[in-house]
Amino acid sequence: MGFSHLSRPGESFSAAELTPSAKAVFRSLVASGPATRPQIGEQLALSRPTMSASIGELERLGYVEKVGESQGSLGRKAALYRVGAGAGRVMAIDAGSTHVRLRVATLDHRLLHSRTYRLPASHRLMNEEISRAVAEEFAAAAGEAETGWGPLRAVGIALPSRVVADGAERAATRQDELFTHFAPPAGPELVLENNVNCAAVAERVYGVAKGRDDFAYIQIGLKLGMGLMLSGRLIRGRNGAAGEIGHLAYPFAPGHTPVAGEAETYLGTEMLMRRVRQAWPEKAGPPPEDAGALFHRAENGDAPAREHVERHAADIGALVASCVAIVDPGLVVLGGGVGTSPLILPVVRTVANALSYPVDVETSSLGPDATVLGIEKLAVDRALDVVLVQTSP
Amino acid sequence: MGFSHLSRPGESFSAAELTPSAKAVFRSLVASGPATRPQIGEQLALSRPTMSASIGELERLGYVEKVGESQGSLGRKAALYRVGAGAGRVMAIDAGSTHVRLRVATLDHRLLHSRTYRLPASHRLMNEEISRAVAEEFAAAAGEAETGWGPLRAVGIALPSRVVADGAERAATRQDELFTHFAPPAGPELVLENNVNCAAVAERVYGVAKGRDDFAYIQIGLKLGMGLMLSGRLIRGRNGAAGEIGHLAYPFAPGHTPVAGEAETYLGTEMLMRRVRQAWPEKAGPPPEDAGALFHRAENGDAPAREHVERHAADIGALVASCVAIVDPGLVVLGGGVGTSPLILPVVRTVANALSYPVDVETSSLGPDATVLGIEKLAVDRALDVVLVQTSP
DNA sequence: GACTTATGTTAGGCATGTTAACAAACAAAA
DNA sequence: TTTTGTTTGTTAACATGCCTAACATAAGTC
Repeated sequence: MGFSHLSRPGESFSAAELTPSAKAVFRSLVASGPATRPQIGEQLALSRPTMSASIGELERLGYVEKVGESQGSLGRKAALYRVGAGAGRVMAIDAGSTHVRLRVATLDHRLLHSRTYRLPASHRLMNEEISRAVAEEFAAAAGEAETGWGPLRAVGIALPSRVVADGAERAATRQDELFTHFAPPAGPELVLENNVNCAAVAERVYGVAKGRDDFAYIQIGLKLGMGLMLSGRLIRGRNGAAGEIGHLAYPFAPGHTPVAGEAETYLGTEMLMRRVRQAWPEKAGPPPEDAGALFHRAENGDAPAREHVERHAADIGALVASCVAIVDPGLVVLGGGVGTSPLILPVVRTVANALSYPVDVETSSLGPDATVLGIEKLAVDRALDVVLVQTSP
Repeated sequence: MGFSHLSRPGESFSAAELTPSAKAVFRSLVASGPATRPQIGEQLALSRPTMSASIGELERLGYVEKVGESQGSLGRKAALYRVGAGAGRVMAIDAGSTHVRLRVATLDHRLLHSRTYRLPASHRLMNEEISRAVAEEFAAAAGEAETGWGPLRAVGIALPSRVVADGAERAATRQDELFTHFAPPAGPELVLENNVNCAAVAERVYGVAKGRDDFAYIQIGLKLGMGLMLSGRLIRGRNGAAGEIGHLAYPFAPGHTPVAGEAETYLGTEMLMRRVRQAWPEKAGPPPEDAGALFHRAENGDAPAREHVERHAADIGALVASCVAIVDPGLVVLGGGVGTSPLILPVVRTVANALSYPVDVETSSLGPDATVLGIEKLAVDRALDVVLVQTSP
């Protein structure tokens, strides 16, 4: 196809326009890691001359570099390529309520630098303290890792709040509290995303949902949240409120009037523990002091603890059933402090399947880095959009 | 781009391969109706020579035909083109539980033929009776309208049951009951879709949701159903169960155990009227005999009727809030016998917005033809996929 | 050292578009 | 009626991005 109308002579862009094949090759290297030309050519159905030209273009820009050779059982060695320093790097920040985690990485997710900062006190909501910590970590990281790894293409920040698209109503969002002490850098793209959505992304790239295009990641702990992935895309919603399952109608039953946010209140650990303490039998000694202790006791066979945990698991099963009734994702991944308890899984699985339609239910196995890794992936995606100036839809 | 590798010489397809531009031109004519070359060229950013070539290709195949000329205020007249007879036609059937509605139309939605058959008795579920009616209507329609309108490209059928993708588990689906008496034709593509999803599609093409990429169509009547459109695509789910809001966890409240399908049971008109009859005050005379009567009385100011309607509307508002909490569609269209009552709208609007996040709530204004029109659109989409053998993703 | 096999490059060609220039058809002005 | 300017459509030349075919290079095997 003639693309002459897209990059007319004299209208030259800052980044030289790449051929579609070159873009595809670069994407492949970003997504699948180092590879030889024949491998990429096969994967993308490109001929050897085209591979030659594409690699040439990319190498000249520093977007790609040769890192070795690969010898098959027979024949000439193939050159091995990977994403080069000229492609630049991204910074990912998980601005959590207890920690700030930061990673600087290449577009193909090679870690260049990482820091973790534990916030002095536990803050339940994003606030100035977090903003200050982000600013500090950003400044510190910007100082290091300047060892010729190319331009910083994007900075992604995961926030414990709703995040709304640029044009939309953001007054009620709290997302702007991030910028009370942190001034976003001028050059790179800024990518904001809700932290639960980030965890869902990580689950798809590294976790149980690897390769799945449709699933829901449900986080259950102090609060409730869901990250929804349909057809491989995050569902955000007009108010960034998709997945705000804490706002499911609750209590929803004959004779009851639902209260806004009551699902989150009732199913969050705080109210759970309050119920546990109230109903704790005298003869069983002092009740567990927090959710961790409750689940620990239940896992060790303590009867009253186990009973509470199973009732709670059934409630979560109902929650999952409601999600299935609406989007039928086929897979639900449970995360968060409560969600990852092994006791919960079987109950949730049977209750959800009994109430609605067939769903796989699995427990997240990613550690506390899930959120940073997720926002890192989103930052890389955005960086790619910038580097490979999108032409075709 | 060189597509030579896609249509090698000697590998000729039944349908001659069209250039990408020609396909785009055809799509434009299908979507936007008759137009002149300059108009299409401007819309698609194609040069005049390319338009010339594309129209040439399409005219030679009969996919497009000249239907007149258009004179601007100055200069030469432009030829006016529209979709031609060679492009073929589609048949759309709404296999409803009380009616079978059938339309035969061109790809640009010009009606060629239409029939309506009222089923003898009201069948609450799809069954053999419907299958027989579909078979008869199909045969009758196949006899007529053979006046040279080209091949029948696709037959779309809207079903009052879950519909599942080809590979998936379909045992529990009832969708196969359609084929007890109706043998699908050999040539054309068969498109099956749930009838509520079809109504949602119609809402987007002709109704309140015109031009909206994200919205939910919620049907409230004897039963409950939702058609979910996100990013302009229908969400079906792994079991075809997306939108089965009758299976939301219900009753969902402290001390209650949810029952499968209870939301549908409780919020359907049958249980509603049972509650109305039970609570009807002696002094108010005999209770309304059906939902229609109840809403009619309420609209005329009858106090007990109004009270019941408003309580029901509040329940539906809670239902809508749950949908918003999960997908945050930004717009909810209410349909179905109960859903289109004008008394319901304001209550649903305020309750839903109070419980979750900002949503527009509107009432459907499409008549009983909505479902056929929706499945017709889906059949046309499929027909296009066939006619323009998809090459690029 | 000749043969086989895989990798990479060069040459030529084709498909799909573009601009530039011209021809044709029309309305309005002279 | 002729001229003029505008819009539509066609023809010619050329640009791009890919392909296949053929050749060159580098490895292991007999």
